[in-house]
Amino acid sequence: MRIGELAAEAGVSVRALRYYEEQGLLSSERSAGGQRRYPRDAVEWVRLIQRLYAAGLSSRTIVELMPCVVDGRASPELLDRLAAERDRIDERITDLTDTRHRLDSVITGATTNMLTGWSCQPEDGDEEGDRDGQAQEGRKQPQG
Amino acid sequence: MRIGELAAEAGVSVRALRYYEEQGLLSSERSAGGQRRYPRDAVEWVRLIQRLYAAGLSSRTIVELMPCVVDGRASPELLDRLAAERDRIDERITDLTDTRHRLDSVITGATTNMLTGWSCQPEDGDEEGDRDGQAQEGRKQPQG
DNA sequence: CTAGAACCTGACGTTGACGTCAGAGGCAAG
DNA sequence: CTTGCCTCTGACGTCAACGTCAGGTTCTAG
Repeated sequence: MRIGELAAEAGVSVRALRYYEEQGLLSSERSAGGQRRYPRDAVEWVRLIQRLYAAGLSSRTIVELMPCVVDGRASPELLDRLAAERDRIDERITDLTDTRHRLDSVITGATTNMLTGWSCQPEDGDEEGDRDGQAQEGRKQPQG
Repeated sequence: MRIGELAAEAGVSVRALRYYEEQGLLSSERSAGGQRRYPRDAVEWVRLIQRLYAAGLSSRTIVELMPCVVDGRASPELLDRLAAERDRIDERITDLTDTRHRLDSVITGATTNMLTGWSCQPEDGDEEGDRDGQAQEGRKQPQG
């Protein structure tokens, strides 16, 4: 398949694919005229690259881990790196989960406040009557 | 407390704190000479900012959601945005979890391969005898 | 054979969250 | 008052993962 088709099917831009190749993440055959040709399963591979990017890995890291992912071959060194990345992802997950819960409690708190009812009008900077000083926990740092 | 102390306790750089203020994320009193002074709980606030960054929120987004987080006050509009961000985080979490499992299976696969034993020498590009063509699933795209 | 869509290689532009440097000023100790 | 560390305000630099534009070539439908 050609680059445009691969881009469409994998959901990335043509530019991105050329960038991946430039970084050594993706290979291609060339037609007689010099155009890139990809096998079908390149789609899956590109999607995996995207996932790894989303997981916070850099191009360089992905390149280093590639032989392991592609062939299942790894030096002990590589295995350490892989495990390290996995652990990093774990950290991100727990962190995200925690943040998610914070956001959730903020949402429920604000919703409760809304339902308990006071006026919420945007586009109005100053209200002198700022009594009713409750806000569940401790308030933090507004703008100064 | 002064900016250096806050930076140290919150685990960020002084530059970052000034940047947060520039973005409207953080406020400060000023001393007579113009130096920034922060209350104790600014540490917690800065840490929260970091968490939100790590969760993929931009400065602008955080600024927009601030009144809700700080005061527990929100317009329905704001609540929608909050919920949207929470859902986005959920997506990231499931995505990360999936990626984590992929990495894990890659690790176990490679470990098995290692223990089943073939030589893994870096710094050696060509080995003709590349038989034993097993690698758990389908192999993807090596370099060309 | 020809039009036009898709592709090619550079090469510079963008964005966000800071890093870094310069030159000047504040602040606590001695 | 001086020393030395901390802080200030600009302002330019950085890095990754692309976006975008220019100028030229290849491929395919008719």
